[in-house]
Amino acid sequence: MISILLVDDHPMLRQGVAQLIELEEELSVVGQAGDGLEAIKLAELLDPDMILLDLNMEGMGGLETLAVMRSKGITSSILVFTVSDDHDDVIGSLRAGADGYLLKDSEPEELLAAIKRAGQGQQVFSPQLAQIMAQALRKPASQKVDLLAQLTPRELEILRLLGNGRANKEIGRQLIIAESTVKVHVKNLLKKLSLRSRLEAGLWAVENNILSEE
Amino acid sequence: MISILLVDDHPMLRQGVAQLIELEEELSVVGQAGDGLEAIKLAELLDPDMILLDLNMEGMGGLETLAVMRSKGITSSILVFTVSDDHDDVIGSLRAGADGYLLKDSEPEELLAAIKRAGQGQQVFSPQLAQIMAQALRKPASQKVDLLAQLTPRELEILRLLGNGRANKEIGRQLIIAESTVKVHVKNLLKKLSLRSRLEAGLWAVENNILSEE
DNA sequence: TTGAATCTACTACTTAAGTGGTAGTTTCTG
DNA sequence: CAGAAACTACCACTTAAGTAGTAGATTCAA
Repeated sequence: MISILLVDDHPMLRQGVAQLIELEEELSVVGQAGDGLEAIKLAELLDPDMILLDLNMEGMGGLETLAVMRSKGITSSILVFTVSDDHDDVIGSLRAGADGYLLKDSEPEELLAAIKRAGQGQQVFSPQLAQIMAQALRKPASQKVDLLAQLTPRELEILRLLGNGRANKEIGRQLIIAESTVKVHVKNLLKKLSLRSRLEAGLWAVENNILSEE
Repeated sequence: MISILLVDDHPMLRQGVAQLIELEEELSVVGQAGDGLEAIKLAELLDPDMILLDLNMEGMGGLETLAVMRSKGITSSILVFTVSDDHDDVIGSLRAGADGYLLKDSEPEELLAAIKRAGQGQQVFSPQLAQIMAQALRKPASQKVDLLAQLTPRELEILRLLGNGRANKEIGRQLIIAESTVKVHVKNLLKKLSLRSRLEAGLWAVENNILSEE
């Protein structure tokens, strides 16, 4: 008997999955959580064999939840179950300690089969993810993270403003520094990111969601 | 008894919702579809009282599906049931003839209540959408469309290239026109869109998905 | 305390962008 | 055919952006 904790902020989907799982004799849902904090609490309390975790949650995101769980020593098998086939989500999940990654548009049979396989200690992945993972193996680290890490806090701040379309003078006013100083930061940031203009920088910022990260 | 057609490309979620609905005596799921074409076929065949329609579908999108249904004379009450609270999706759905708009993170009870109310001919909306709708009433038409329509084909083409981060000289090379001509187009396009720089223009292009359209 | 990193600011340029005006060529429409 | 709209191109500027180098002030870790 495999005990399962469901974590997803859509009550509807939790219900569908739970009912699906309960149809199987060797599987049982022992708890449900609608957000990250609740999930962590229940995981510690129930110590389930498996945790089905959605990534797109309000408040604490799924990736963070996953990382916290592992840091707290939770050893349950954790399967990420989400709609996102985004590269960073897939790779991030694996690095954070996920044992599998399933897409929500899988067929119900696939989900059940995956859970059973994971219950035997195997890693399971939706077949659609094969190419994403293969690609990631070629360049071991996400270049985005590496590049971002090279930026100083000030440069990052200015990069965000570029992503909002700001001119040097405006940035200077906003940060209360001279326009000449802004130019220095822009120049350095362009070099670090191998970009050729503030236009490219602004677009880069948007594409890499620098803006929403606070 | 209200007959319902479920349209969603996630079999899992369809199952959850279907089971939820079947718990109610006066509601019954008479069909399920995983994409737009199938949905239209079933809608014509079954003529259900109500259609629960997801917007984010592969192939033909939900909005398009909705529009086609209405153009085919399908009079079923159509409730959009989706994760997106995007302004354009909400407004677009209403214009296309939706009778309601529910967010997927609603509680199960809310969904059932909404279906019943809609079954009595009322329009139903998730409370979270109130502000979006209020805002839309102030500016009746989506400004994006209007603004875009003012651009000449050449300007639109150059706007796309700005969205790719290109410099004037590069654009000139690519389109085989002089840089001075590119400047003219950029100038005119900035004025038409009320923007102040190519940076703002590039970001605008991305935000309004000018890039992917063709 | 010394060195490294960061933030600040300036000068002095060079290059790119943006503005305003003029004007020739198509192309399409009334 | 006349007029409008689009596309092209250039000149002459002004302003913004980007580059290079120097340098003082903090801060933080070895």
